[in-house]
Amino acid sequence: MDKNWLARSAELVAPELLGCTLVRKIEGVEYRGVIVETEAYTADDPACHGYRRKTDRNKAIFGKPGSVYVYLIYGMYHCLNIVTDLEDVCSAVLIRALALEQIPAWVELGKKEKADRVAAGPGKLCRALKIDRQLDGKLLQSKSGLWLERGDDQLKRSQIHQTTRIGINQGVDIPWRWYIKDHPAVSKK
DNA sequence: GTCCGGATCACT
DNA sequence: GTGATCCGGACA
Repeated sequence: MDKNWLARSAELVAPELLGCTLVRKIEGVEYRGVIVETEAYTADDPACHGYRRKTDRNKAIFGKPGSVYVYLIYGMYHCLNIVTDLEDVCSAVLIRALALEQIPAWVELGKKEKADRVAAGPGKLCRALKIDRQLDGKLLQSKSGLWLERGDDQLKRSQIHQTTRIGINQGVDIPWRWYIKDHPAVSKK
């Protein structure tokens, strides 16, 4: 994928990431998922982890475009962000949901859980694809075992819904969440 | 040094 | 609505 494409503001990149494919390679096997839900976080956004200052935990969000920022939330889930914009600018797109092509063997389906919702949520998709802090700061490339592929077909504007972000207390009115309309793998309507 | 709450999720 | 379970960073 074109590097410059990610070297832009997160709120421009986030809707365009919908329909792209995230690939995770584990022990020689590639697992693919189409991105169906994203959120943008930027330098002047109080909800962004890098808003206050750079720390050891969040430094990856200040990294090169095309790298990733992975953090632990609520003591038990990881969240994956694609770092955007220029280096030293804290800006990233949170990947909130994937439509997985195939379900990895280690994933246990919940009793009432549908197979197409195994990666419906930022914590769930990281669990399904074994994404954790080990990947924090890595570049999206085959060497890292995690990369992006361009979507097959361009989504129409009418297929994308834009709304406010989920689970935050700051910047609650900023409409920087996007998802593919009526897609079963979207985390929440 | 202590302690609160978080870009979550499953279950009631 | 609540519990599970970690740890960064504000100092409640």
